[in-house]
Amino acid sequence: MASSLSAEIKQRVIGIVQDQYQIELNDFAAEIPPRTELGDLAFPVAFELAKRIKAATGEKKNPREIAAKLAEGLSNIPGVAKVEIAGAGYLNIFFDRAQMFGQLVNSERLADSKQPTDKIIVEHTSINPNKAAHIGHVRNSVLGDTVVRILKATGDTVETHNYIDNTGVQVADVVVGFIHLEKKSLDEIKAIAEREVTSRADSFDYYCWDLYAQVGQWYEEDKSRLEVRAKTLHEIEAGNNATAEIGEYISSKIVDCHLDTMSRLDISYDLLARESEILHLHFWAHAFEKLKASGVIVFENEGRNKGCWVMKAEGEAAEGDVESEHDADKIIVRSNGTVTYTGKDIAYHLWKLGKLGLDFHYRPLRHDHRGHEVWITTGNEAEAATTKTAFGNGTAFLNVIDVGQSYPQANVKKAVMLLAASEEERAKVSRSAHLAYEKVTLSADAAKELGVDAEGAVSMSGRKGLGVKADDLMDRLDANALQEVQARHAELSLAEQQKIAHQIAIAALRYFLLKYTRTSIIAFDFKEALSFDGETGPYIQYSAVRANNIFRKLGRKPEEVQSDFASISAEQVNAFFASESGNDLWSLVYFAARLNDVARLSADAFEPTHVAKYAFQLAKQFNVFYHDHHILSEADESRKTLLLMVADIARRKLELALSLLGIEVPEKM
RNA sequence: GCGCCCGUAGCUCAGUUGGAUAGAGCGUUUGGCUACGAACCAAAAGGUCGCACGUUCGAGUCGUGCCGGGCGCACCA
Repeated sequence: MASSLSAEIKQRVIGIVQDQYQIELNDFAAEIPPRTELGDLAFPVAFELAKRIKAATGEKKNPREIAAKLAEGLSNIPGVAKVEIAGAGYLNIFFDRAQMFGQLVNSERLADSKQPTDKIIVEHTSINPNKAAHIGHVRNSVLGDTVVRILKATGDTVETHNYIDNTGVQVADVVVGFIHLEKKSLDEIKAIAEREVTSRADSFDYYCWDLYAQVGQWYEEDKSRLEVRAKTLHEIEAGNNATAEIGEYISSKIVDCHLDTMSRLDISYDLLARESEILHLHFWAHAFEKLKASGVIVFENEGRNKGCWVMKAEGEAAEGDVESEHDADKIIVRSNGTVTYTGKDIAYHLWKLGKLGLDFHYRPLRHDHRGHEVWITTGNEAEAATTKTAFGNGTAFLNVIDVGQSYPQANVKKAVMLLAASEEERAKVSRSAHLAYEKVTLSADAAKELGVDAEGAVSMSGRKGLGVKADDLMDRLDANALQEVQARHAELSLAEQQKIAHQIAIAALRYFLLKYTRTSIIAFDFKEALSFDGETGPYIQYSAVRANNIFRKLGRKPEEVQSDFASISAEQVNAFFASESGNDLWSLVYFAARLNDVARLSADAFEPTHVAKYAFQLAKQFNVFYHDHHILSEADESRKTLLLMVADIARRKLELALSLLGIEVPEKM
């Protein structure tokens, strides 16, 4: 509502400027003043106008004078209570607090368009299915899952994919470990994977974590052993042999583990797309024909890339240029006829956008923790479900992948854009993006705790078996939270305590990973990650719980109090906000009203941090309000009702902001 | 050599298209619970926003050049 008012005021200003100064103004900055006393919106437009008037007429005008002129024309806008000139020439707008407050009291959830929208396919998680997930993987999943929630809330249709590279080197390495190091048969491997698990350390993904590190060591000892890896990888890719069967079994089991781990964080997927199907259903062959036919890739008859199919770099390199050490053209098909990773990825993304002319077969895999059906691709038409929902056919894709993949990702998008059929389609596809994020490293303290001495931060390494496993961390968070809950709520049953503890644990971990911008490297520290105080998820939950407690203690639901509010006049509301603490109360309300704008900003930038930081700030402001106003002991009934409505607005926005972050509000804390 | 990211308080980090006095958490010092439960609040201390020019009425934000750290630039995936 504030943003539509802002747009209306801008239009008026543009009109006035046209009339008074004959200057064409397109758009100009609107900002929120640093303090409530200065107003609700500020336009520094007079500064720019002073400059333009001088340029046009040579006449030097004081910005304050111009602002005053503009202010004259802004009277009588519904929703605007007052216009002031401040500072050197700011045009400050004060909203009609009673009107806006009334709208907020009665407003519902985030406004969604309710219109059918284009489908964005978000891919995240995509962990190599060969070992337990660590905190770096969780950053990917939490980022992806949160972006999905925010996009959905702001009106997009989203399909969530998790790509399973079940035929890659990493799976091959663990297969090598089982076959060549441990000399195990498929049945023996099954016995390990399906044994009764009494401690976390016995679980299959943990077992493979250690084995994978051993295999790395095994290669180190004798490089010729890498031939074993190559042979194993080849057998896995080819399929229909004993080695491939072991690879298939292991990767499927690990995928199960990963899905369980992600369920603990309230993360789920619509579809798991597997590389084995992309291979066996010959996605590449189809894509190759399309790329050739459209001229996106060309065959090189000479030069350093002779015999390859390449995608030309932007801006045709001038003939006779000295070729640098690094050629800008991207090789898609090697001179020996095999396709590169980028080529395969292009094929896969053509499928995502429904442009390949081929489809997977699908079967339902499992129901997740919320009962949602998760599907997986299959190459076996016989086992495919006859009734499948339509996957793919997106208008854009969003890939959550670490920043190290920026170059290949740029190539994939470029190829897909070149294949877009029309300007309209290009516009849609162009929304596709590589959602790049930085890695999680270990702080010196964390590294030490894991047995590595270091001066500064240390990179995690699956190869070395060094990293903070996601389930270990969640176990510690669960245990710590349970201790806190039990200390405060001994009256609850253990099951209730555990449920709350887990909600808190999720909040702590998700917020910890979302409070950093995507491009910031996180130096993981146990003390910080395990904290429930200060700028943390539990802090935000706590303020939401406090808000709920007010109504519980009152013995009435917020909706019931809303009916009391109907009998309060606009004059009373304005008097309330004009009282001694009025500006503080209003700034909380006004801040709560900004969630929609923040969510929009967050969605456009694919940056969940904005919502996370906002939620924390709102919680902080609410806590101050909670501390300053003891609502239930308020003697003045109408003031009490108004305070309750302020609390309710903050409560609802907090809960909504938290839900965008994948965080629930516990019953008690 | 080319490209991308980072550099803001002791530490970890925010800072939306350039806007009013650069913020938060942690840590340090100090104060506040017979409760809408303190997982909280209040106060203090802490800054040449890496450096230097430039653009601008106005620069943490934009431009150029440096310094320091990380990562890419495969007929690997």
